[in-house]
Amino acid sequence: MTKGKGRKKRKGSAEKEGKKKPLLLVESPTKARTLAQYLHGRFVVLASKGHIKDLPPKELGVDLETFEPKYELIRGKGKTLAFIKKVAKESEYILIGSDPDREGEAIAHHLAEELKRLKKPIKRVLFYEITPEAVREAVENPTEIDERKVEAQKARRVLDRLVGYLISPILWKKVKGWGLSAGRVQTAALRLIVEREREIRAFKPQPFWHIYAHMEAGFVARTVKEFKDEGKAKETYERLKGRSFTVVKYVRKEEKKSPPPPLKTSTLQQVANSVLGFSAEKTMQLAQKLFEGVEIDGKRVGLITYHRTDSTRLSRKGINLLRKYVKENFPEEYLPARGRPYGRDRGNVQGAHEAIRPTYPDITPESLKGKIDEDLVKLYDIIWRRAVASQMAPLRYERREVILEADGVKFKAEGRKITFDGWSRVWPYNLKEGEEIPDLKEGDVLKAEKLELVRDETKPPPRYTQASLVETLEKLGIGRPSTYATIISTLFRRKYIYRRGKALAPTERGEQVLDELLKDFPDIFEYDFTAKMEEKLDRIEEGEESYSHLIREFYGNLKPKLEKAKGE
DNA sequence: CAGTGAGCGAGCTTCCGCTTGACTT
Repeated sequence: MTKGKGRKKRKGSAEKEGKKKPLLLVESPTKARTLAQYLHGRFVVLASKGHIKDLPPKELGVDLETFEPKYELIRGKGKTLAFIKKVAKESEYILIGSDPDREGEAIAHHLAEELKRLKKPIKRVLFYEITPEAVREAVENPTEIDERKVEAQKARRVLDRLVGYLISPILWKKVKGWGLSAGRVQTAALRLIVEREREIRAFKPQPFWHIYAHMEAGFVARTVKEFKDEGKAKETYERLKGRSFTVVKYVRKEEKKSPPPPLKTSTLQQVANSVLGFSAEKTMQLAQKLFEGVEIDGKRVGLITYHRTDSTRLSRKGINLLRKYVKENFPEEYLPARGRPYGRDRGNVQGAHEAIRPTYPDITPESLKGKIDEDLVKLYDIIWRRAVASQMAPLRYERREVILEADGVKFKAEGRKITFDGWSRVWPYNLKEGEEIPDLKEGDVLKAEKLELVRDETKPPPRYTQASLVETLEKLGIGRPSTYATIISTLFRRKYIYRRGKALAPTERGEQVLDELLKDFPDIFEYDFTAKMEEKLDRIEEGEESYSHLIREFYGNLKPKLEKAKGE
C-alpha cells in the first residue's frame, strides 16, 4: 500500500525540468502524509514504519568477546527499504526526520547506513512539533545524526537482549513448561503482581468500629477516632444515646479545582480500562484507527493526534482549536483567560509528540454516532472530553466541614457542593460531593435522630488492574508508551498471570518463575534497575560513559550469576 | 516381506522498542 499514486507522473515531470526533489524520511506513514501537505510538494516524504534494523531473532546476535551487536535488516522490511532506496536514487539529498529521541536516532542511523552508498548528502532534521511553521523551520536547519544517542540505543538494546536471551534458557531448564521467558521489563511487571498477591495472602484484617450520628439537621457525622476495641465502642455508643451535640468547629470555604491534563498513552489506557472496560491492547488498536483516520461522509479524516506519547503537552495550535471550541459552545465563563499548555514544566522537551487530542474538536463524539464503529466513538469520546475539559475554567465548590462534640467524643462530617461546574461539565468522572451540610455556626447545639455502631475492618491492598499496573510501571519508568499494552499481553501469553474479575493475579507458574529469577538474579529485576540503566544511558548521550564500558560492566556482573544458575 | 510400534535423539522456546499491516478469530 506504500505505492504512491501519481508519484510516477510527478517524478517524470521533475526529471524533465531537471529538478530533483529532496527525500524526507519519517517513521509513520500518517505523519508522512501530513508533512507532505505542509511542505507543499517540495519534498517526497516516505515512512520507514518504525525500526528497519534489529538484532537477529533466532540467535543472541552479540559477540560476547567484543560486545559488538549484529544489527540486521528486519524481516519484512525489505520492500519498504527497497522503495525508499529507489526514490532516494532520484533525490537531490536526503533528510531523516525520525522522532527526536533515542530510538528515533537509531532509526536515522540505520537508514543512513543503508542509504550512504547512494552518495547523496544525508542530514538529520528534528521535528519537535508538527505544525507548518515548525516543520518548515526544521527542514531549513538540518543537523547531523547524534552518534552518542545511537550508542545509547545500542546499549539499551544489547542489555535487553542479554537479559532476555541469556536468562530465559535458564528457566527452560529449571521450570517445566514451554517458551518461558524473562526480561528487564516483563519480569519487573510480574514481580509487582506476585508481590501484591503475597501481601494480600499475608494480610490479616483488623476490625475497628465507628459510631455514626444521623443528625436531625439532615446529615451524618462519624467519630473522628476509630475504636479498636469492641467493648469500648459499645460502651461509648450506649453512653452517647440521647446526648446533645455541640458544634465546635465549622468551616465554609470556596475552593477551586483545575481540570485534569489531556491524555497520554498511559492515562488513555487507564481511563479506557476503568471507564469503558477496554483492555490496553484493544484501546491501542482503536486509537490506531482514530489516528490513521476514518471515513466520514466519504472523506478520510485523522481524528486524533499521535497515540503513543509520554507527554501531556499541548501545541499552540491544539490549545487554540480547543479554546475556540469552548468559546463557541459554552457560556463565556467557561473559557479561562489563558490556555493551559501542560507538560512543559519538565524543562527541555524530550520528545516530539504532544498529548492525545482531537485534531478537529469541532467533530464531536455525538456527530460520529452511527457513522463509525461504536467502540471507536466511545474511545474518541474520552479523548475529546479530556482535551476539551483541559482548556475549560476551574471547577468551583464550597467545602463544608463540621466537627461536633458529644460528652467529650468528637464527630466529623464533610461535604462539597459544586457552585460552578466548569470543566466537569465535559469531564464528569470521579467527582465526589459527599454530605450536604446545612448552615451552622460554632456553639450550635444539635440533636441526633439515631446513633449507629458500625463494625468495619482494615482491607488488604487491591490487586492490580490493567489500568493500575500501567500506572505503576510508568511511575517506575519501566516500559515505554509503545509497549505498555504488549507487556500485559506477554504475561498472559506465558500464562504467568490470569484475569481474576477485572484484576490480575499470578498463576502458580508465574510465582515459580519469579522465585527462580529472584533467587539467581536479584539485582536485575529490582524495581529501580531500569531507572539506574536510564541514568547510565543518559551519561552515554552526554559523552561521559561509553557503550563498551557499560556493557562490559553489566556482563561482568551477569556472567558469574549465569554460571552459578546453570550449575544448579 | 510388509506393516507396526517402541525407543531414541535432535530441534524447538527467549528480549525491548519503533511502526504498520497481513493474518486469524
